[in-house]
Amino acid sequence: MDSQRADQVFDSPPPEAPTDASADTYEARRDHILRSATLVFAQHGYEKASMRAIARAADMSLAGLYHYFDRKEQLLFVMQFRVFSSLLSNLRERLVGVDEPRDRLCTMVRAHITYFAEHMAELKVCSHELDSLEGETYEQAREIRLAYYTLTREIIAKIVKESPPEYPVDLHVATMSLFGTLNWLYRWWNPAGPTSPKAVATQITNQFLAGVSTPAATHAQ
Amino acid sequence: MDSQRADQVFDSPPPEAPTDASADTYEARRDHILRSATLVFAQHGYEKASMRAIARAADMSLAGLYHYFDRKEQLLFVMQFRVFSSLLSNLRERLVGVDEPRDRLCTMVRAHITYFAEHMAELKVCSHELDSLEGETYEQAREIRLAYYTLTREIIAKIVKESPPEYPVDLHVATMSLFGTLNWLYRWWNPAGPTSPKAVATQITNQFLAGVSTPAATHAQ
DNA sequence: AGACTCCGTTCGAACGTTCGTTCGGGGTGA
DNA sequence: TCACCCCGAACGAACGTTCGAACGGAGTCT
Repeated sequence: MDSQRADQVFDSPPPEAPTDASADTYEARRDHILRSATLVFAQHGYEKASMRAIARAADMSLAGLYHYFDRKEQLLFVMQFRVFSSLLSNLRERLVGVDEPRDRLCTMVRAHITYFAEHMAELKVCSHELDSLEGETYEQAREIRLAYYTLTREIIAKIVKESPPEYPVDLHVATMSLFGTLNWLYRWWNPAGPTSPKAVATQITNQFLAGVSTPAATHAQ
Repeated sequence: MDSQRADQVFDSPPPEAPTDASADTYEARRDHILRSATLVFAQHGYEKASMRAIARAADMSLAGLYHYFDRKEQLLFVMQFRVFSSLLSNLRERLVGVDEPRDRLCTMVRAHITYFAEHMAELKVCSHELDSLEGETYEQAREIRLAYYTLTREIIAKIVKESPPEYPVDLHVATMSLFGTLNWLYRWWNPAGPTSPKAVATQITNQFLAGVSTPAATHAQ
């Protein structure tokens, strides 16, 4: 149905036979366009961002843009796919060798926030334009997000199992609460501002683990 | 500069002299349009929602729509202004007579989630289209949101002051974390689904107060 | 009572603009 | 010569908004 598939996201020049030089410049140009598009998406939103504005930001002509990306949707899809993929692989890397559940949560939050600090525009677009993709492309982006969610949920599950709090915990609610906090960051937090990435990550981890109040302050029903 | 002012949000028929009957039908028609517009905004997003689609949803002609609202932006503005206003006044009402800080937080979370459950489309649009307004209208919507934020922050401040946790708490980070959790609800929670509004509110409150882990589990640094 | 005028309401049709996308051709290095 | 790269110009569609006319009930005058 749709010619857009995941294995085409990182793929080589259009037909085959990637000459070393052409592959370099072709991929580099694609990256450049993608970066420009991300900035425009982040500033105006996907729908309001025009291909003309993206071409302008990438310093090329409108028609030239279509040599690298078939449709506007492809710009958003490839960007989201890359970001979610590297977010996930980055998290998996960092979790290697970390066994204590609370350490794993701390690692997850820190990894996410560090990545956010380094790719603000990307994560803003990924948080805000989750529903701008449709059909096949939406499903593919969703799959990776699901893997990221599942990994996080398992971390939380171990924490709750090993040292359960004094009230019942629904794991889905708990996981989505954490993601809500993390995905809302783009609206108010500036990594270059007074609160450092480390400080935000530490506080969010502590809040999620221990709450903002003194221990044993569960609120009944 | 802009003829749109807050005191015109709830105002009477166009010129003056609101005949009882005409005022009724005029305001009722405005409300009807606003409800239809909210549904279309919620489904497609503000930018992608066309005035034609809104007119269709409101069961009237495109030109007829413009008799009640001058511009598309006004639909979003009036909607947001009303929602934020009633969200705030509703919260203030419910807080009357509730003195214990933790009870006040519980009341706040429950009030927000109850309101959400009853006005899903509205709160989805209010959460997702915060930046779709510009200039004067944006500032006015922002003012009410600020009041809502400040009220919530003061509640949290009292909790932290009376029974501080074992790690330092930045109030802005704490407040925005909670709002992140609440404003992200529209992406995953269905009030009519298996998790009741009360259950979600209780767990979010407990998580925020006591964390998901057993007491005394603060994560250092 | 009847004719006339007003005014709030409604709408079909159109305005000008901008959108995503395509076409055809020119430039360039191998 | 042959791909690949690039672009000015244009396409048709959809957008937000406006225009002018028609409808209908309430008030006014004769």
